[in-house]
Amino acid sequence: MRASQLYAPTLRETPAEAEVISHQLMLRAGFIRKAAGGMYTYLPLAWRVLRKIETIVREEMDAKGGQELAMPVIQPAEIWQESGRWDVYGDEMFRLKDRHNRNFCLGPTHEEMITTVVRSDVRSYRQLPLMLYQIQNKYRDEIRPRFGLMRGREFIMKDLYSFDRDEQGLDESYSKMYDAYTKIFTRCGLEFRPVEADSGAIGGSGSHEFMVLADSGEAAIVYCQKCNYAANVEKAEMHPIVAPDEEPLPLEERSTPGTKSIEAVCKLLKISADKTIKTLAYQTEKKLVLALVRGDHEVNEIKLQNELNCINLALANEIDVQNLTGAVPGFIGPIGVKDVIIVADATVMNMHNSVAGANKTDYHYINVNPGRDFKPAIVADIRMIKESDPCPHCGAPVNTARGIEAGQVFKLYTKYSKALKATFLDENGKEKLMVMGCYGVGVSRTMAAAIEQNNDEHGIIWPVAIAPYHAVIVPVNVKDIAQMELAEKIYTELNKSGVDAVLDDRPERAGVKFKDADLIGYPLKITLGPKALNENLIEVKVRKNGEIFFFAPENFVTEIKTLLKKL
RNA sequence: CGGGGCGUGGCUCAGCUUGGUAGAGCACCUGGCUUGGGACCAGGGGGUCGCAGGUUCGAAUCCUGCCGCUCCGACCA
Repeated sequence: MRASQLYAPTLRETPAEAEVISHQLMLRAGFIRKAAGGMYTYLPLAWRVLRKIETIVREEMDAKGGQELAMPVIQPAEIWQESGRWDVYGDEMFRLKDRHNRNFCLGPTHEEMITTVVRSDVRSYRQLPLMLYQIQNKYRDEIRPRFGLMRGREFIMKDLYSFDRDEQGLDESYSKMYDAYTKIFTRCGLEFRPVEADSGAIGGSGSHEFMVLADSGEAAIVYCQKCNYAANVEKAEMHPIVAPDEEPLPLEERSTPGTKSIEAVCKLLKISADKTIKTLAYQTEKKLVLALVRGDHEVNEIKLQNELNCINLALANEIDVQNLTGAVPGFIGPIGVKDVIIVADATVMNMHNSVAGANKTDYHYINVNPGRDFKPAIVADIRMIKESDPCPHCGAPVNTARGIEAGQVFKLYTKYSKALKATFLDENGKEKLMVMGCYGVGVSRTMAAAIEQNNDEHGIIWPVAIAPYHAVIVPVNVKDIAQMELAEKIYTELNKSGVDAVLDDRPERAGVKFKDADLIGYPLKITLGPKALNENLIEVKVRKNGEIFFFAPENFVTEIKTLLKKL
C-alpha cells in the first residue's frame, strides 16, 4: 500500500469527545470515525487490525474443533420469549418491528438462536459434542456508551457455543476454550490474566474472564502474591473473620447525634470501625433488603444479588428507608425492623458487643450481638475484597489491578437447553438435556485494549501480530530519484516476502511522515535518506523501543523478518 | 433517570456579557520555495452559527421548546 493512496486521515489535534487514550489515538491516527453514540466506522487501518485479530481467533477456534457459521443479526422475539429473556433483557436490547408489526431485536448475544438451530437437528448423542462459533456484530443499547470501542453499542464479537452430553463433556469443552483463549491473547501480544469471574444466577464453578491489564480498565481484579489465584473482585470470595470471644453485654441505646457515617460514630464512641455493623438498605423487585457488613468492609453487590436471586438491586432511596425504619440513613440497623430481608455478611455473625444503628435518628445501639439481638434471613459472604486482604486459597495478601475484559468463558449448563428444549437421546435411548457453554471474545474491544496497553506520547505501538502493517518505508525526499528507486525496490521485496509494508510516497516533508508513522504505530520504520544511502545501509527504527539498526541491502529482508519475530 | 458543560468551515476554538449581517490556527486547493521529526511566502475555496419558534427595523448573540454530544452522579449510611 502506498501512503498516497491509503485512506487514513490523521488529525493533528485530539477531538474533544475522546476521553481514553485508545479512543483518542484511533481517531487521530485515522482508524475510526464516529457514526453515532457508541457506533463507529472502521476505516481501512482498523479493519486490517480487526481482520488480523479475527484470523488469530479463527485459527485457535478451528484448532479446538470449532466450526464457524453465521447467524442472523436480527432475531425474532419468539425465541427470546421462549427462553424468558425478552422481558428480562430490558432497555439494553435494541428492539424493532417489521411491517407486519412483529417484534424483533438486534442480537445482543446468540444463545437462543444457536440453541434453536441445534435442537432441531441434533437428535443423538452421536452428534455431540459440538462447538459452533461466529464472528459478528453485536448490539447492546448501553445506558452510557463511552470510551470509544471499549464500550460501544455496536461491537464485533466472536461467540462460540459448546454442546455436550454431560457435565464432564462440558468441562472438556471449557478447558479447550480456556486453552484457546490463552493462546489467542498471547499471540495478539497482549499482557493479560485469566481470572475467576462471577457466573451470576447460573452458578456452578464456571466462568473465567480474560483481562487485558491496563490502568484504564473498567474491571477490578485481585491476584495472589503467592499462589496462582486471580479473580474479578466481584467474584473473589472472602472467608469470615473470627473476632476474639467476649462476654455479651446488655443491649443499650446511645445518643449519637449527627453521626451519619461510620467514621463519625467511631470518633464519638471512641471505637474502631471493626466494632461497628454497617447497614445498607437496598431496593429489589421483592422486598427492601438490609445488607450488613462490618463497618470497615464494603458490600459486594454482585454477591448480594446472587444470594437474593433478584433481578434488580439498587440502594434504596431515603424516603423508602425512612418509611420502613423510621430513621434517616446513617442510623438504620438490623434490630426491630419488620418486613425486610436481612442479609448479613458471615463476618458480622462473629462480632460481639458491636455498634449498629438504632432505627431512630441520632441514636445507635451498643453491645449488639448478632444472633441474640437479631436473626438475619441469610448469612453469606457479601463482602467486597480489597488490596492486601487474604487470598481465599492460601491466605497470602492479594494485590489489586485493573483490566479490560477482552474474553469470557462461561458454563451455561442446561439453562438454555432446558428453556428451549434442546435434547438428545443417549446410548440408552433416554432423553437428556444438552449441556452448554458459551465463550466470547470482544474483537473490537481487543483492538482498543491493545492500544490502551501499548502507546506512548507519539501514538500507538502495535504488537507485530495485529499491526495493520509491519513496516513503513519513508523516503526522506520523494523528489530524490535514487531514494525513490531504492524505496520502490525495498517495498516490492518486502511485500513479496510476506512483510506488510507501506510506502510513504507522499510529497510531504520528512517530519510529517515520521509523525504519522509514529501515530499510526507501525512496528518498524525504514528511513531512506542521503545518510544511509551514501553508506549503502538501510536504516530501520523500532517503534517500541527506538532502537536503530542498519542493514545491508543484500540481506535486509531476512534481517527485517528476524527483527519482526523478536518483537 | 438526575445534574453540569457544550453545539460557530474537516479539526481545535474565539466572537455571545453590551444584538448591526462571522473570525483565527490547523487541514484543503493553486503557485513558488523547502526537504532527516508536524517549514515558509503569496493567492484561493469552504460555514442556512444544531433544529424550530419567539422578541426586534435587525439575532451566532436575548427568550422558549426540541435534538445531539459530553462529563459527573444515581446516595457504602
